[in-house]
Amino acid sequence: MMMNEKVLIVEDDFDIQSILKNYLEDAGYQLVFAADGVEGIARFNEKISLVILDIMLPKIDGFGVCEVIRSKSDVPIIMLTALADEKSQLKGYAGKIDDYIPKPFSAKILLCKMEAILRRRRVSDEGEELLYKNLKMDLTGHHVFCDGTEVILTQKEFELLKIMLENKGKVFTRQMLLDRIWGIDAYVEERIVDSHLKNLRKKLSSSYIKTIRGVGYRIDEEK
Amino acid sequence: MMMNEKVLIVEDDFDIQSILKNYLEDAGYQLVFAADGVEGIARFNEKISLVILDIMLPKIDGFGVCEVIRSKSDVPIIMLTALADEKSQLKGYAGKIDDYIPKPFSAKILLCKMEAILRRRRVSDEGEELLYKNLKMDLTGHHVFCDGTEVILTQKEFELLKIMLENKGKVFTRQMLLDRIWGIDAYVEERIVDSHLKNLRKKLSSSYIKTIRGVGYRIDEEK
DNA sequence: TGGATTTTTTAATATTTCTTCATTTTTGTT
DNA sequence: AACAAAAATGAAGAAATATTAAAAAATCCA
Repeated sequence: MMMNEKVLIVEDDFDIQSILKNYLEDAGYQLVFAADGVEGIARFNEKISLVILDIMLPKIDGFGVCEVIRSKSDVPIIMLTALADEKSQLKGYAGKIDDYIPKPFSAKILLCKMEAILRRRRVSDEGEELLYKNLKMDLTGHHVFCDGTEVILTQKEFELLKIMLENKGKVFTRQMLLDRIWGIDAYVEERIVDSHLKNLRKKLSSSYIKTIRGVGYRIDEEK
Repeated sequence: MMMNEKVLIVEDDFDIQSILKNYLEDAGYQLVFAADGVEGIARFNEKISLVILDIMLPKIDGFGVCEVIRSKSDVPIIMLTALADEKSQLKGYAGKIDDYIPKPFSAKILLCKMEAILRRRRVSDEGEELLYKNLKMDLTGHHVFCDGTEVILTQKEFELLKIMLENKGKVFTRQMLLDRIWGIDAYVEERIVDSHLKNLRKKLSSSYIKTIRGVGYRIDEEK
């Protein structure tokens, strides 16, 4: 329902583009790339729900792009700043950008910040609830109800269910789930996902979570 | 006659600070000063009963500060606006701020407006009570009753209970509670929350406050 | 100031959750 | 049907987190 968020990435460094592509696409985002300021402005539209903006850019720099986008939209903007960039420059933008991340940055931290910002935005929009068949997840209160009666989930179980419900119809490989829940630097067995999934299935006493043999897991879209 | 009301003044102009200091302290207010937006946000906490906010501020402008404070509190906010500030800008904040005063302003008028706002608030607070099962919180009188007999809570315990009762059903992480009660610049251990919570639970001799392991604490909605 | 109260820190203990691994079951292929 | 590969299961030890209690520090008040 809320997924398929489109993210505009304005960045000329191909390596960074590529890192973001791998990481953020795994996390379920749709990406739009622009390699310079002019392209960044051109590619921006109403469907973009978040912008990641490098400061050093060809043609028009990040601040310029920020100004233009801000003049027509309140979309969240995260700036990528090299150490060399003047902090003082950034200060003027305290109100205009939502966050900034100094390079070199960890993709995990970027993802965390993105999710925090998008979640905040979402919260103010609507009460955070995920509904699926006889299930109800109350994200604010951290409750899960199955046919109206509460089911107590552990943290991992909760996150597993949340991610899959937020992306119904999408297959998650074990590695993707590990990345998103345990973090990319976690050093654990892949099979641990199976283990938590087993417990989750048992607690929900349902077979909503399908196994895609050789690939991973999926919760089907509610037809 | 009323108790020491704390007023947070976010203003970088030293002259204005000094005028306010003289005038408002004489009127019996306790003042907390912040010279820029970041400091303003940091200094804000549950004990502040009114905020005076300049629009033009270093680091984060008054609107930004307003957003942040509003996101966690209904404290009255009065904006100080220079003539140059766009009136249109203010319009967007019609619901969010309680009043505004154009600069240059007379301290006397400011004081009048403050008292009016605080009086209004007090009236609506009058007899303000939070009820939950066998608990009664009298916010005006700072009393807590459990089955009719008073329980003496410390300040921290009181605020902890108040915030959680005002947001029944919502999980608070330790960090969220620290931010709201201690202020975001507090440098204390997260575990201090556990500690006060333990005492609170003991005094209330109840298990209303649920632990969400790995997340935080919550008081369930009265079904 | 000095004693009392509150707040914070610390550390030991208890509890829950996570992880691993060996075993069983299922699935897909020949 | 038999085999191999993948996934599910169950159980036990390891790790993380929460609860206590008690001591230290800070604050408040007379």
